[in-house]
Amino acid sequence: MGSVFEIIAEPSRRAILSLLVTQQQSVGEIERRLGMPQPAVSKHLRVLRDAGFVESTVDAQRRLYRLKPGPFQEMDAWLAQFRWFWSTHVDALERHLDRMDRQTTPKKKARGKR
Amino acid sequence: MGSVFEIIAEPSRRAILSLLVTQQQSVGEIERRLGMPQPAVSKHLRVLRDAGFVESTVDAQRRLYRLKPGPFQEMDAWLAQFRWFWSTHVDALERHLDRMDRQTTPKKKARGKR
DNA sequence: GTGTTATATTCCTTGACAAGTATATACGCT
DNA sequence: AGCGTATATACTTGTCAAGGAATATAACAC
Repeated sequence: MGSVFEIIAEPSRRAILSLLVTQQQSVGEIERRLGMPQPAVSKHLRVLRDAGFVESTVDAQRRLYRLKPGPFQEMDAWLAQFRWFWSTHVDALERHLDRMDRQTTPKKKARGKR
Repeated sequence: MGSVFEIIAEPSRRAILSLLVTQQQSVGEIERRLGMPQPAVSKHLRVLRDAGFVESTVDAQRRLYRLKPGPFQEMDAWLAQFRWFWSTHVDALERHLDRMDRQTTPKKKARGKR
């Protein structure tokens, strides 16, 4: 739980963050939209809040969560050191990703075991 | 070891990637520069290679590792969905972070107007 | 007050993975 | 051939975090 990278290593947490990108959501909404048990949502939100990814405000019994920009900028800053490198390889990379897309077909189904 | 995000959750692996950003390095060089045991380096490099972060060429008994752009671009693509958000909040964010900095750890002062 | 909804927390279990040690493979040299 | 170097691969062990079930806390309605 140290770095921002360990935080977003969790697929469920990335899903929550992607949900919040459009607008703030209550815990119940996240639970319903992602189809995951409520304690799991609360626990992930706790981690995300402690890491500064989200903040919450109280609305009656609900709590509304929204994004905070800090950690995203931090990740972007780390990625920046590699940006010059991959930008010189874009054309070759495009062909590469094109092939990857054809073989993988990512949709549902979580992975975990090997 | 599914997603690229799980790969870079490891601090040692991020350190290796940062080392390789300037130029290709042998395993021994990485071992020496990061001061970590050789099996650890080899195992991390194995993970990074399987995930497409690096590739290697043989040079006598040495193996030279260098970066590959694919996974970095993939991470950047995921981050992109949040970029609009933090870029619109930069000004407000700066004031916010400025206050946060005053309460917590003094890092840098952006003494501007007002 | 009691009951109901919304969210958070605790406890426990299980699996994954990094670290360490030892060993294996591969190459070059003499 | 044998020896040293360079890197990779088992194998074991400890740790840590995600998942699940139950319970706790809080705010609302009656």
